[in-house]
Amino acid sequence: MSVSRGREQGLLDTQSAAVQSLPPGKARDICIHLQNAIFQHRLLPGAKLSEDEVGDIFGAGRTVVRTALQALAHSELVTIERNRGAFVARPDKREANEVFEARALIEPRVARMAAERCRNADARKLRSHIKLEHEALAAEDLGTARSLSGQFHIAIADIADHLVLSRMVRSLISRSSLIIALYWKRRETNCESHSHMALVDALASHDKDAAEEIMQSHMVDLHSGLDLKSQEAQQIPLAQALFSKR
Amino acid sequence: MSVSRGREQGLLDTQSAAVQSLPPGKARDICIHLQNAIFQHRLLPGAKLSEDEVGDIFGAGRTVVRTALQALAHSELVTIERNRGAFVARPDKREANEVFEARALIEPRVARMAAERCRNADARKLRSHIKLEHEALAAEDLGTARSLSGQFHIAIADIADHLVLSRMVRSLISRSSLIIALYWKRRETNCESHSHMALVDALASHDKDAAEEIMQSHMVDLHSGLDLKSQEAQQIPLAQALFSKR
DNA sequence: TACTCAGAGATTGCATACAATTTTTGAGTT
DNA sequence: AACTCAAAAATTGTATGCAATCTCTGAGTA
Repeated sequence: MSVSRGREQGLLDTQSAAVQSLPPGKARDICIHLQNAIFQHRLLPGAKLSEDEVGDIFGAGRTVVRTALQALAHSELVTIERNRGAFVARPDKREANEVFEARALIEPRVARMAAERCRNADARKLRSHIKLEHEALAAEDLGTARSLSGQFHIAIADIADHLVLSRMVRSLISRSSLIIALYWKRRETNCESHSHMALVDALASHDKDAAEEIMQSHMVDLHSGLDLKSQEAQQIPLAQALFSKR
Repeated sequence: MSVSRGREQGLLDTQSAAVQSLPPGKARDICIHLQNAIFQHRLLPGAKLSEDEVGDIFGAGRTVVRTALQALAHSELVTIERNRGAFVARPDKREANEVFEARALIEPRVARMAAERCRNADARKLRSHIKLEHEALAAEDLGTARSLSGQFHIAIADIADHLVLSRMVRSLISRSSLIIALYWKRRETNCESHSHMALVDALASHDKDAAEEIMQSHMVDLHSGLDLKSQEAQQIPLAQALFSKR
């Protein structure tokens, strides 16, 4: 069974992380699809990504699949074990903490830069982004909602217009998606969008200090939304949602 | 002609960047060799890395070489152009600025963390590292000296013991190496080691504020050591030093 | 029943062959 | 000499086959 090429689900095609260093082509497509599936928690941490299986699904040879998996491995969304294959990564608690520490360092600064550069059109896009997020939530499409919530942060990084930091943010957001799948504690996701709204207001009015400050506390909020006490990461049944064999 | 495996030139085998996501094996070896060559400016920005040529040198097939090149591409040390091949990356001036801006954001924080955790053995290692740097400089081995100067920063990140930030620092240092090859202005490299010494003192005495402060101004120094005024990056003759055909 | 271990099966590691694309060469034209 | 363009050479893109390694199965033993 093969999958059509082109953007999977319209939304915002905010390309994230691994994809960037890949030349356009099948490998890139596969990478994007897998990433989206991970973003939306259709592929959960620990899921096996067999070369043959992925190849069959996308109608590509193992060489191309391998390229895609290696790219994902490099952005730490996937773990490759020698002679055992590729798996969706399962960040441990230490990594979870570190990723959010790094975000707390980088994203407030990025928010400040975005506040400097934010144009009206940018603010408008962010607001419509939040609206999409609300709609997905209303439609009980948790996967899409979470994905959009992450992409909001990427959108801000894009406004900041700093390629290097933006890339780092993308990478951290991707990994956060895995961390949330494993360690998220609260059920109410919507509380987030309040800080998102406040953030857009600060950006739109070019209030750099406020933007930095709000992002900072938003990061603290997210970090504290994780359950990093429990001794072990919960073992997740590796449901394969979209990417089942046939 | 094939090259023996194992660590190339003893020194500190501070693995950097792309290598980390690669399982041990030939691909990893090739990656390390190429990285070292880039670090030491034996391979200069723009140099062509032909799959066949690299494969012959290391006695490996193109598949493995390809894996290594893709890993390097992902850490932005190498650029892969479709149907044209791999080249050592040539960061433009914007990227150069951004990399040093990112370093100025991240490394002072890392230095602070290192100051918290620094043990006597760590400080001792750093000092002997500086000594090696001096010796290389005395022996007029510019390549090794520059490489060591970068690895000093990586060593500090390792002391900070923060996997995520450490990885970012590695990546930024690698890219800095290319940037320095293209845009370095001053001839006197030794001025650096003064701040390095001061930094070790601050770390050894657990003076977090001082460590952060010194690193901050060190970053400013380095950034201002670049010539980012000139209209174009100087075109470098792609000398291939070690990796010549035969 | 529980355990051990060898053999079958499945999966990845790597090299290589062929196809697609780019680059180079050089004969012909102005 | 400079330019054009087509054919040859070189290089990468991709699939596939064989070897290496791991995993699973089940017969044999205690």
